Amino acid sequence: MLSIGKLSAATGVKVPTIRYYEDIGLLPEAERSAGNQRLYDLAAQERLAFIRHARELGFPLDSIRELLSLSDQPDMSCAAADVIATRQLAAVNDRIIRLQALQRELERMLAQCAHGTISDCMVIEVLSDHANCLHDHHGDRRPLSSQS
Amino acid sequence: MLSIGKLSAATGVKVPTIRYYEDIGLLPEAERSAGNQRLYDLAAQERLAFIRHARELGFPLDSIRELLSLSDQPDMSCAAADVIATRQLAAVNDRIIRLQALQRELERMLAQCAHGTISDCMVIEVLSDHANCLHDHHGDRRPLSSQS
DNA sequence: ATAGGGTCTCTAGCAACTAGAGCTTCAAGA
DNA sequence: TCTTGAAGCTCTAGTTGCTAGAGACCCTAT
Repeated sequence: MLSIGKLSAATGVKVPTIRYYEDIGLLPEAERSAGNQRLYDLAAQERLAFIRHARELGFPLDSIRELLSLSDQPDMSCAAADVIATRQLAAVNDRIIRLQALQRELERMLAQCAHGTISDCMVIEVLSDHANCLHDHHGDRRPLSSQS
Repeated sequence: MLSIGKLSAATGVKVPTIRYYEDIGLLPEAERSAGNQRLYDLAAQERLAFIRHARELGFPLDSIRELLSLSDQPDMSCAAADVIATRQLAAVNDRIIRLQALQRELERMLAQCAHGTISDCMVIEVLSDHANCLHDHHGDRRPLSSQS
């Protein structure tokens, strides 16, 4: 049985994050030692490694929750898992496309800058005046936050 | 003078977001009408458009704060603005690289899936067992959250 | 005069953690 | 065996950039 610190070292997931995962029900409540400290077995370690790996692939915790419940049912069709992974791939692709547009815009902005004073700086200029921008905002009504 | 609703319509920034920007000091406190409603002039509208545009290019609010204070000093060198934009470009490039790695990994995972049952599903398998993964985690000690 | 929209403040919530306070437990050395 | 320092515990609050809701107020048009 591992302490939470050993489990953290073994999986690369930080201690408070492990407790957080337990709080939100992604990990089952851990057994406790006589002194009320959490103890983990191999199954818990594998489950946490699964979570970590999925997080590294960018899956949101809700998708991971679904994947975990699927992995508990080995005889089911894996179509549902495919759907989740495909959805994640689409999200990743979409973010790449949008980031590449930003990349081009930022590069253009920097390339145009004559390194003079603020008053004729293209960086400030492009940000100030939308006409200087190739970026299409007017068909763009997504929440801004989702692009990061 | 514009009401907050008109300003919102003019800039594409939602009303609560405008109030939020005022709260955190990104916009100055607005003038008020006799009935305590916010009123905006053209300068405010331009400042907000600047903010919106920079957000669309992915700049964090703290960078925007710096850029705004720079844009108030037209005679300064624009080197500082360049630094901020370059930093942002680097952040965008970095995210693209990492997302492309995820993209490849997800594609490979899906391509390998034989569409059978969960027990032999490569999606679950890759997530469960790190050995099945091309993804390099062991040099990777960034916080997981920053990859999204 | 009144109905409806827009606006006000304030609080709470989202994802996915992270940091800190103040306490207890455990393991290793003297 | 005692002690000390690391590691663990719970709980709250903070992060980023907003968004949603409650309940009250204002403003314009009919």
